[in-house]
Amino acid sequence: MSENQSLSLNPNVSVDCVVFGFDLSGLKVLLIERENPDNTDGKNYQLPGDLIRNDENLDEAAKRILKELTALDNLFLSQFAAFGDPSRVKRENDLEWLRSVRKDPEARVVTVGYFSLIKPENFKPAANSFARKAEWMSIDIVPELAFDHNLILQNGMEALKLKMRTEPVGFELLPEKFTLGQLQNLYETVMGFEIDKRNFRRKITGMDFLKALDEKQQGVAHKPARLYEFNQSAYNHSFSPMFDFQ
Amino acid sequence: MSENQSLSLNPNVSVDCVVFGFDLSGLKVLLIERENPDNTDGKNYQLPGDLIRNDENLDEAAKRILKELTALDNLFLSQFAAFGDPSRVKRENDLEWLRSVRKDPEARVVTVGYFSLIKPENFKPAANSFARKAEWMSIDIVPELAFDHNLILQNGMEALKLKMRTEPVGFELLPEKFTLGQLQNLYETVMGFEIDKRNFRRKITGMDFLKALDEKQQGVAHKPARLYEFNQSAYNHSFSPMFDFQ
DNA sequence: CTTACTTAGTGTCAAATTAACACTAACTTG
DNA sequence: CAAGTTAGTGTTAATTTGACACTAAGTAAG
Repeated sequence: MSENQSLSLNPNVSVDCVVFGFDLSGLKVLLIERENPDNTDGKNYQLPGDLIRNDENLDEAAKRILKELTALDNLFLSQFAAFGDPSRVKRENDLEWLRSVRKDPEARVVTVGYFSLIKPENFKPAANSFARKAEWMSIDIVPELAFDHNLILQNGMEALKLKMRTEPVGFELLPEKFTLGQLQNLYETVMGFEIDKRNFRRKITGMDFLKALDEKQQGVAHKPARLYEFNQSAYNHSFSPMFDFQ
Repeated sequence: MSENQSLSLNPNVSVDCVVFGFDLSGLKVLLIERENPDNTDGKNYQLPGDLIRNDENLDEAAKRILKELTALDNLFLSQFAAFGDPSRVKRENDLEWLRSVRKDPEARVVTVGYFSLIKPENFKPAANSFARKAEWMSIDIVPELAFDHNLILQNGMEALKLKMRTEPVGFELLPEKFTLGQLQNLYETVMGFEIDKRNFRRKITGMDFLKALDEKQQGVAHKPARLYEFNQSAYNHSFSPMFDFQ
């Protein structure tokens, strides 16, 4: 292959989003049921994603994808990696939109991974007619996904862990008002280890961005917990690893 | 613009490398003198980079770019971000290789940023006929670069800081055998603050991957320091923020 | 050869942070 | 009203951190 040939095909560029959610049953990721499954036994999933448009940058593409899927704006969004193995194309080829819009059926697809955080209370796929194909899947039972999306998901998960260690982003996954139990549960789930309750509370309540409310949980079959809020404006963005238990 | 039109042009995809070096005079970055400067007064620089080839993945493209430039293999390399503002193209357009090989003069350029670490002793631009256009530039006197390369450089710098906080990669910037003074100097330079000498030594020598040699510095006009080596195999890769002075 | 200069190398203590640990309180359900 | 469940709370020992100043070993300049 001549040098000119090896350069002559411009790749497709897409954005794929790892959308995390968290509720009573744990950490979830938003998957899309595919139309043209490789195997006909059982469902076939992929991460939400799309080609970028000519007039948008990468962040805008990610926002558009999320908006089209969830109708939500202003979601937490963070780019974490680009994936460009030449063999990605062989599988990405069979995407409906790819087949229909691309000029060059041989061109590969380079994709940029973003992760996003949603309060599941704000997005229920079944309730949105335009999002019928979307589904919250527990992170620990994610099946084999299309393309290299398992790899992208894994990288997104690592990126989330790292982020949660250094910035108070966990609040994006919780309801506006939450209990310290829920917050601890979230950290334990994402980090993958248990945290001493009293040590956790001492540390987290010492941070200025956590605001205690004069309000309690309702309708639970045990002592109701006090509710807290995230106080964005009190967070000063100085870098210092936030959580280093263990 | 119809949806089809806005998707019809595939972007160019390139890789740009922020190559760091460190010596007595501080932290350096490797810049390339451009052939077609925008302004004719003074030199004009850019980061080393190139379009990816059809048969290589992103890491391979970065390795190729570095190999072609420095003739060095096995350099430390880490992807840190993708940049895809649509307006990048307007300036990237005038790159010689872009003009010559691309199909579509309107297509934008999406680029993936990598940073790399070199021991400057291993690469002296002036000595390599094929690298005459390369130049080590002190990080704090980097001029305005072509395209959005100042932004990419800045992001690369942040990525290096973060990496050095969590993994022992600084050794990639020092000679095989180095003194604790050099090591501390490197950390202070990259992190941007001073570190107490005794506290630094206590912490760093407590780490298993640092191996004291029975050898001393030679030819310095002061008490010669003991030399140390990085012991790759002793490093266990467990995540725990390595340096959190301040 | 003596002095000046430069960087290497070393220890202690107080303060802050972390880890480990167990019981009572408040609510719902049966 | 008993059982079940999660909330909420404090102390202590161990570890880590931050602050701090002097002597040692070499070269260079006079």
